[in-house]
Amino acid sequence: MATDTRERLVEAGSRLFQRQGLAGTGIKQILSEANAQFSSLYHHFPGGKDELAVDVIRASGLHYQQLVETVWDAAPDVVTGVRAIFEGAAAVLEATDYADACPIATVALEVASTNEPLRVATAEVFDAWTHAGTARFVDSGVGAAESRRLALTVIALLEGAFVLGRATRSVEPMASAAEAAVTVVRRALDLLGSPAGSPQ
Amino acid sequence: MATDTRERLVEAGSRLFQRQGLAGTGIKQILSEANAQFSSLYHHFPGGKDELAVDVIRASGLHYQQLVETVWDAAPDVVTGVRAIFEGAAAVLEATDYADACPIATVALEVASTNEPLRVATAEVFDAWTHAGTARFVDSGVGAAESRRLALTVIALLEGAFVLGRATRSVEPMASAAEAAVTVVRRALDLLGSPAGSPQ
DNA sequence: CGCTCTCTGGATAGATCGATCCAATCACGA
DNA sequence: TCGTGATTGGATCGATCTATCCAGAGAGCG
Repeated sequence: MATDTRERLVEAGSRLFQRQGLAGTGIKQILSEANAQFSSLYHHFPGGKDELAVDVIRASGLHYQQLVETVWDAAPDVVTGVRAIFEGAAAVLEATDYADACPIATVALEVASTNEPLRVATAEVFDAWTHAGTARFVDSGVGAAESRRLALTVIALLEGAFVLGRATRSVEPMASAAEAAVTVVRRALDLLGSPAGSPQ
Repeated sequence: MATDTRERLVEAGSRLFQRQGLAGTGIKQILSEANAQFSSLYHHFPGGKDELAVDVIRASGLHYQQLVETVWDAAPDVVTGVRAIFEGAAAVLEATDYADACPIATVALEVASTNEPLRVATAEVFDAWTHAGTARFVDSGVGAAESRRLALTVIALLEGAFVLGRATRSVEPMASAAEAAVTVVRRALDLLGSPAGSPQ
């Protein structure tokens, strides 16, 4: 056993923050789910709830990135990889009764205008995702600027579909977002062969 | 003066819920900003905070829809209209120091798995937006199913760009989302002339 | 005027919030 | 074996939360 208490706290916090948000989750509830005590939390996180939240944001953000990269790596090409990400997200949504979507989006919106340290933590996660996505498209031959646009677009589609999907309890938004993501990515790849302006 | 107290409560609630979320906003703060008393709130909304929240979600959702439709109507064509929506959203984001984005997204994520009546209220707003958007694309000659996909895609891009933009304090995600939305919409319109399969 | 219904002023209850305290317990090296 | 620092058990504090209560002010109508 030893000291996995800290891990259990971060784990419980991740689960609860993701589904109920930061303000909607009480410390007592976190302690209960983590089988821990007040003293343990304030020992590992002297800054209290906010310091725990920073760790939760970083940990769950990194964890989700690794999950997505694993899915992406398993695909034979970029377009298939992008599609697999959206399909995986839809599958998780349904499997968890529309509870598990983006691990940090709820908190990100909550703190964006009210808690600067936490806002920065969420921004760093989104930046990391953006850079990782950008690198993938660059590896496929897409230019740097366009790759970054693609990465932001894919992440935005994913986040937006999470919002709509959780609210309406439907994977239809995720399916539409997947189609759009595939269309945009495929178009960028197609344009590599014909660098001239797009035919319109 | 008479009884605009109810309106002031809904107005203050809209502002605060949008920026701080539901759980992050106390009733006292709403009363303070609305210059009202406990008795007034519980007179107009016997169900308390949740009943007020339902009204806030409906009112701000409808208000935002009307705002977007006004912008859309002012554009000469569909593609220009879609672009104008994203540009307007980016302008508001910057003008409000990245505080005012989607009026209900924060609450929607908070309540999606914790408060069924409020979740339904947010779902109805998103459904209304989806139907309105779908109708616009249908009016442009796009098929019903594809129009719905386009509407969901545009809304998802907007919502996702709101999340990324508020967190990173940047309008870059909104700009990328705008490009993607224009690309997808334009492609759907182009395909109207050539009903055969898309060239890939 | 007097009745009634709508609405508000303000105090307060009861619960929960985040946070702190100190003593007890644990692991581990000297 | 002793001691030292890391960790935990559990009570408790003050603040804040949502909600309720009742008396009183105001408008409309007979």
